[in-house]
Formats: sequence, structure tokens, C-alpha cells
Amino acid sequence: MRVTLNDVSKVARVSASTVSHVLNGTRHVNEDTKQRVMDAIEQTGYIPNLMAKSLKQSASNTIGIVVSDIRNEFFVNIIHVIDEEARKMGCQVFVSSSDENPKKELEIIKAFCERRVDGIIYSPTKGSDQYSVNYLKKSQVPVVMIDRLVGEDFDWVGVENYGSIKKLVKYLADFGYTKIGFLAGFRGISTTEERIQGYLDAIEELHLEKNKDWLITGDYRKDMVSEQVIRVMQAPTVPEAWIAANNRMIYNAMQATNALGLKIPEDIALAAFGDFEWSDYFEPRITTLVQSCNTIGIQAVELLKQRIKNPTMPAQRIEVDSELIIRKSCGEKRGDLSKIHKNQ
Amino acid sequence: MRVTLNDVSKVARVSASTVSHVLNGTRHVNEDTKQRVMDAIEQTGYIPNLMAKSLKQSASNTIGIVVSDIRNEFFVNIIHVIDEEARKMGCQVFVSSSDENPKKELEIIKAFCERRVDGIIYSPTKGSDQYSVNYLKKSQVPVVMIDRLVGEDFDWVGVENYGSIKKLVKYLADFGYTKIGFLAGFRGISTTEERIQGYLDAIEELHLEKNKDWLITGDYRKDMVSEQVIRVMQAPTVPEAWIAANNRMIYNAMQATNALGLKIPEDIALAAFGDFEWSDYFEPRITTLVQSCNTIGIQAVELLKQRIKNPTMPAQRIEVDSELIIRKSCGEKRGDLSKIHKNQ
DNA sequence: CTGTTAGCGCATTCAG
DNA sequence: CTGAATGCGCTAACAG
Repeated sequence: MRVTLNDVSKVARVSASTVSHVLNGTRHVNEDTKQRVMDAIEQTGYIPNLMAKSLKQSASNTIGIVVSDIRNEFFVNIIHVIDEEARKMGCQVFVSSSDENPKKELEIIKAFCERRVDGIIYSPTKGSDQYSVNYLKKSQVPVVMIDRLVGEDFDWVGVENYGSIKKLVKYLADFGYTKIGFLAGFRGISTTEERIQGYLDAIEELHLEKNKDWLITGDYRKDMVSEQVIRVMQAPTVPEAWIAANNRMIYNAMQATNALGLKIPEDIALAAFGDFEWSDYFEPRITTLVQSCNTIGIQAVELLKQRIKNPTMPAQRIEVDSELIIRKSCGEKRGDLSKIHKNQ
Repeated sequence: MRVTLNDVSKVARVSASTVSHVLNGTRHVNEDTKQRVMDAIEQTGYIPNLMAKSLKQSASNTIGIVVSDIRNEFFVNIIHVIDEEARKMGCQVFVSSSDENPKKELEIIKAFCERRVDGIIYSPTKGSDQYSVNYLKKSQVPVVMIDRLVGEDFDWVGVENYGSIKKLVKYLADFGYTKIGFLAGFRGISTTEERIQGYLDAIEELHLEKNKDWLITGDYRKDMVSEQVIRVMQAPTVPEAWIAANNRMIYNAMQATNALGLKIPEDIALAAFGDFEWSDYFEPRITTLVQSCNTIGIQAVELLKQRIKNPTMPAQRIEVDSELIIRKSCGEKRGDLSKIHKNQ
């Protein structure tokens, strides 16, 4: 059987409470008794039982993270940051991936609640409003949503979508492109909708060519999307540039351009929302809007801390700026770009 | 305050143990009392407290995962698989990244032990033998190492390194390449050492050109490695092909070839151990040895289950085959490749 | 078929 | 400065 705090107290010939206080530094203990306790801990190989501690204190010092797709490096980077921040405050993180499945997401969140996590940080899936959101409202766990937002009553940290896409469209327009297509991803999640709106408004405001077919939505995991692109590219009038709305959609875009034998940027320009690790190694290097995973992760933890401390605080929204990293995938001929570097 | 099992029992007018047994299906309960309990649970919004349960049962149903680099998609994929497998058996996973830092790794493992995880799956860092390994031996937690192996006394699941590299060298040799360089990564971890040995033995056995300078080791996170490659490529005799020993080293290889203005595969061939998600989109697509993350993750959990059930079982080693995915980065001129597809 | 009881390992009041 | 006693929420004998 494992050695307990009680065992230590016997070896040290003190009471259990003294050992506890030595361990936690929570009241003054004589130097020599303290030493006896330390020796006893060393000698017995005592490892504190945080489950017992948590039970007693009704605070587990754990955080649950559930992301919609753990294989997406955007979320992995955020997980990494959250983990770092959590460890700084003595927390461990449970991590799980809903894989865009709201039922699975609910199961994970339930499990986290049963484990009495102090809070949950998650990127809800499409359909969360039918599942986890209801559960979370009832269960009263502190929650921070990241990236995507569902409902009105939750804290949220994410990137500024609407303005960022406008910025990117404007960048392309300044190149002289007037026919711009948009690969939007999942319909029905906040990020997608905001980005679509930004795209549409930019097209409108900049008087670029409008074409319903150039807005493509769908599941990035299916081949369907790239097939749609291929179909669009075989019409009489075709886009001169594509924007991929997230780092997964770049696949679909490239799959399509590869299949059509098109060269970037000679035959078609490509830009994306969401950077990816390999972007510097593609030829041509792809122009992307970068979201700071670092900021998102840190702010999410910060917000969660506040929410835990003050559960009745009104819901907060933190919008993180994006940065346009200009590479080669939109061609070389640059117009007057001075405006672009200013935010929107 | 939270509603407890006791609260439920009062509402249902039964004893706490009955509620417990209804919840766990651990002894027979009359249909109508069972119904009363279910109603009470529903009515009170009861959420079981797994910490209390774990404390009582001295089994937490949690697994700790610590990887050496969570941003490496190889490890992310494994985490994903372990998480899936764990959830199937009602476990949640703590996840953390040591970032190749043995001290940090030890801190994480200590925390996991204090949280009484049922077992730990981890990819040790260089230096673990000075830190976590000692701790783990004392603490007696069930442990399975993945990818890398440190010490003799631990269960391990990883890819077959030695034979795989030989297979890859042979593949290149069959192309007619006789000057093959090797970008080996971190010295002092088992995977690197095994791969180096495979490389050296293959060179020897196939009578290829030997050159000490063509074996480059170092930290993939530093620029140093690519600089070394550049230096080697400016010597009078240079490699015609490079093998990157892991998916991070591909960066360094590409950085160097880009800097030198070399084209793959016209000027230089490139192949790698370890696939990466974008490999199908690079031009040219890069020939890689693929390790099955799926198999590694599943086997790791399986091994951990066995170890938990039988702590005194002798240490197991599971070696997973790799698969050579031939793409374009070694050129088109193929020789007789029939032998290559057979293992080694 | 159900209830009573006794801890799991710890923190924390209250005494001294 | 230290100890004794209590209970966090749950499961699992043991009784009936």
C-alpha cells in the first residue's frame, strides 16, 4: 500500500496536521520538527495524494481542454500555451478532441465535470448549442470558449475574423485582382460566418466582381470541397485568386490547383487565413493571416481565472488581432501596400 | 454547494448505498426504487464526483501522457489515438509536453503521480535517465515509453529504426546514389542512435562512399544544423542524397537546399524518416518512411493495461514496422525496386 | 432487496 | 507552537 501523510506523521512522531502544515507552509513549525518531518518524507518516499487534497478543498487544480480538432496545429499550439500557463499556477490539463462531433464533445465535457475540473476551455463544434452548451449552463462550470463562439453567455477569446478577411481581400484587390474566390469551410460556426461576412462586405465595398459560385463551403475533411473548386475553375469566368478561410482549406485549394495543373501564383493567386508551420517551405511560400496562438492561449487562461474568481461577472469577449504575413503566393507585382499594414 | 450522492438519496428516500449501486449497476435494485433514484438524480441535477470515487477505489481512471514535443505532429497523432483508446475504457488523459527538457519532464511526471494517474505513457527526453527514470523506478507507477527508450526496465513501443533506415539507404543505393548524407538529430536518444547505426551499417554493407562529415547531428530547433549542411555542400565532394532522420530535420534540409539554390531532386535527392501531413503537397512530394501512429498509440495503451494488471510482468518491447512511401523527391529513375518492399 | 457503517487521504477548525 | 477531531463524497463490506 502507498505511504500516506499519516504514515509520515508517525515516522516523524508528530501529528498529521503538522505534516500537512509543513507540506503547505500554512502555519509556523519549529525548525527541528520541520526537519524531522522532511526526513520522514524523504525516508518513506511519500508522494502527496492530490485527489484527497482536492476532495477536501473542493478545487482540483485541473483544467479541461477540448478542441474541435487536435490534429490542427492551430489548436495544438493553443493547447501548448494553455498547458504552460496552467502549470505555472500548479494546474494540470485534461485534453481531448471532439473531432467536430458535438455528441462526443458533450461526453468529454461531462467527464471533465465529473472529474471536477476547475474550468473548461474549449472550441465548440457546430451543434454545440444543442448539446454541451445546455449542459454547461446547468452545470455552472467556469467556461471559456476559444476560436469559435456559441451562445451569448460565455467568455470568449478568438481572432478578429471580420476585419482580418477584409484586410486580406483588400490586399488582393490592391494587386489588381477583381475576381476573388473564397473557400469558407464549415458553415454554422461563428468563425466561418464572420469570415464570410467580411469577404462579402469587402467584395461589395471594393466593387469587386460578385459571383455566388466563388463562395465555397463544406467540410474540409471531405474531397467534395476540392471538387467544387475544380468545377468552378472550369466555368467560363473563373477567380484569379482564392482565399482559404482556414489552414485546413489550403489542402483543398492545393489539391484542386494541382489537379488542374495550375501554377501559383502565375495562373492563380492563393492566400489563407491561418498560418501553418510549413508555410515557409512551400514553393511559393504562401501569404497568410497569422493568428497569435500565444495570445489566445494566455488570454483564455486569464479569462478563466477571472471567471473562477468571480462566477457572476458578465461575459467577456477578447478579440485578438491578426497579422498579414506577405509571402509569394499572390505574385510579385505589389501596388501601394502602405495602407494594408494598418489594421483594416 | 454542489449536490452530492447523499442529497440524491434523501430526495429518493433511500440510502446512499442504494444510489451508488443504481449508478454503478453493482447490485440488484427494485425497478420502482431504481426509478425513484433516477428521478431524484434528474431532479437534483446530480453530477457524480469522480475524485471521491477515485479516492475510495484508489484508482483514478486517468492516464498521464508526456511527450517530448507536443508540436510535432507525430506525437500529436499518438496523443489523439491514446485519448481515443483511453476514453473507450472510461479514462481521461492528462497531457503535457516536456519540450525536450528533462527537468520539466520530471516536474510533470511528479505532478501526474501526485494526481494518482493509473499509468504514464511518455517519450523520454535526452537526460531522462538522470531525472524521471530514477523517480519512476522508485514510485512504482506503471509506465510505457513510446518512440524513445531509456533504461532497460520499462515497457516500450516504437518504430523499428535500425532496419527501416537500412531499407531507405538501400532504396537510394538502388537509384545509383553512392554518396548519401544523414541528418540525424539529437544525439543520445535511442531513436537517433539506432538510426545512425542503421545508416552506418547500410553504408558499410552496400559499399557506399564513407564520409564522416556527411553524418550531421544536432538540435533541430537551432539553425546550426542547416548551416552544417550548407558547409558540407560547399566541399569538393558532396552528397547526392540526404536522409532526414525525423520529420523536424526536413526543415533543416530544406532550409539548406533553399539557401544553396538547389532543386530537389534534380540537384539533390531528399528522403525522410517520419511522414508529415503536408508531404503530399510539397513539390516535389517527399519520399518518407511512415510510422504508424495508430499502432503505436493502441499498443501503448494495451501495454499499459497489461502492466497495470500485472506490475511484475517482465518489461515488454513492441517494435512497429515502418512503411516506405515512395514519392518524387529522389528522382524518377527507378531501378529494380521489387526487393525494397520486402522488409529490409 | 436495502440500510448502516466505516474508511479512502487529506486540510482545517478548535483546543491547548 | 502542536494535536485531536471532523468531514470532503463516495464505495463496499456487513447486517438484516
